Amino acid sequence: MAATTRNTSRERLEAKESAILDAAEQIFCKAGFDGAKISDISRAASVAEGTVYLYYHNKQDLLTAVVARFWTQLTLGAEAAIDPEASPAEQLEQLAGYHLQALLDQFEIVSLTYRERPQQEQSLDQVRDYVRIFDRVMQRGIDRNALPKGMIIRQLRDVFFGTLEFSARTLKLRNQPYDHSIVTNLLTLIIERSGSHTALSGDKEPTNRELMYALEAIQDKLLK
Amino acid sequence: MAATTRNTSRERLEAKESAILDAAEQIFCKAGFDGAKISDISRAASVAEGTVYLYYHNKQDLLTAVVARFWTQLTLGAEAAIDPEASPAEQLEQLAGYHLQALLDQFEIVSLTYRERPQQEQSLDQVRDYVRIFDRVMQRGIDRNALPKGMIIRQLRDVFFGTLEFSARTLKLRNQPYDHSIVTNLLTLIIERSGSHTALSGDKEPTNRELMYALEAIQDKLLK
DNA sequence: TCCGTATAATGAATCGTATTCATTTTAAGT
DNA sequence: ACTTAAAATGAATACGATTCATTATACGGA
Repeated sequence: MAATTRNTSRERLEAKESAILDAAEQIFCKAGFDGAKISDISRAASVAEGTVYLYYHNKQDLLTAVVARFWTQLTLGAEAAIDPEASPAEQLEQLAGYHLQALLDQFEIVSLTYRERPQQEQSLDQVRDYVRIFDRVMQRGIDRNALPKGMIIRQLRDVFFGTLEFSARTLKLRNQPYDHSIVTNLLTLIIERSGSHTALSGDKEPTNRELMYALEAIQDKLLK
Repeated sequence: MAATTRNTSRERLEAKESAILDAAEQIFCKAGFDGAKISDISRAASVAEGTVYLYYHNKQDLLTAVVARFWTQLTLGAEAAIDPEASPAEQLEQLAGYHLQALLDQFEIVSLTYRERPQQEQSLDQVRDYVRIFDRVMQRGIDRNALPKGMIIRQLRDVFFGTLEFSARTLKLRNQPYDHSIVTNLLTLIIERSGSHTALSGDKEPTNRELMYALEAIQDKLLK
């Protein structure tokens, strides 16, 4: 049966491709990009050196594939970690906790992400998909709680991921374990901010009117 | 005269070393680490290839030197950008603005910083010195305004630099220019959170922004 | 079951570039 | 001017990514 045959053949190819990817991930993480030799990777994957090039154009391509797969899996994990019933704040905390833990657990492969695509070129699609999870959670929060302008999400995204990544780097540097206070403190910053005020959204001095709004916000809170 | 002679000789060496560094910086930034050939760098510096190795152990070492010099200069520039008379909040804003601008202007060389020292090894001394500027400014703010615990500075440092770096990356990706609202919004997050601060203990009349901060601090307190 | 062919795999040969090192050049001290 | 140590040179070497001529595999048809 042609279909079955073709399918079996494809499966064999995919198994080999995935063996190469697994080997590459392992060696890249152990030795870094420059330290990883194609000969090491091919040996770990039980194929000849040349075979690697039947599946990936070159070493850089192989790294890209490893990194892409990582972020795809991370996206799945993050979606699983977020309780759809939870409040926006809780979801954000779940995402932050998951992300920080992942950064710590897989620090090497995250670092390799930056080796990928030397510079200005657009970032990996898989990374963009991952980041969209944050956007969705925030958007849901905004829809529910009428948070301020849309532009703010973009900026908060950088606060969120930038802080978590630098925090993870710091923890690694000091050989410290996961610290949940990082997550809660970050959440406090983001949520307090997005909640109360329109304020300070621009590069200008706050106007008297904005100050008035701030006072009214306090008034509102006190009345509750 | 032996002293003069020796001095002149050293000067010659230092001039050559700095020519090599300049050339390396230029080529690394243009071509990236992997794309930069020692032969390109030596040609740009008007020396033979072998000469580079009289000054730097290897290519990686050369990158380290380039990056180290960059952060040293950045530290000097940041210190110059901060007005010692200004309020802590203003100083923080000056530092953030300076940092964001530098990240945008010298994006490539900042990226190269991460090529340096593959992973867990301790980060560049020069980077640590740079980061201490933030610590000093914050500490001064705390001393003046009795901000909360000390541990918070460490975490805020990651918020500060992480956010700015990710924001810069985002701007670069979208080909957008410097955006001061990133700085002001970040400052709002950090200052509100770090605490009570009447902040008005400065030498000058409070600005509207400082009044805003004070109001929001009151708001935070009332909410607890 | 066996053959012919297309597909996949192999690993030795090639190529490019970082690094070394035997040789040459420079310049300080006499 | 001469000697000698310090600097500089660039051709030779080493190493690892990539290629490619050759070999092995497996599928479809007889």
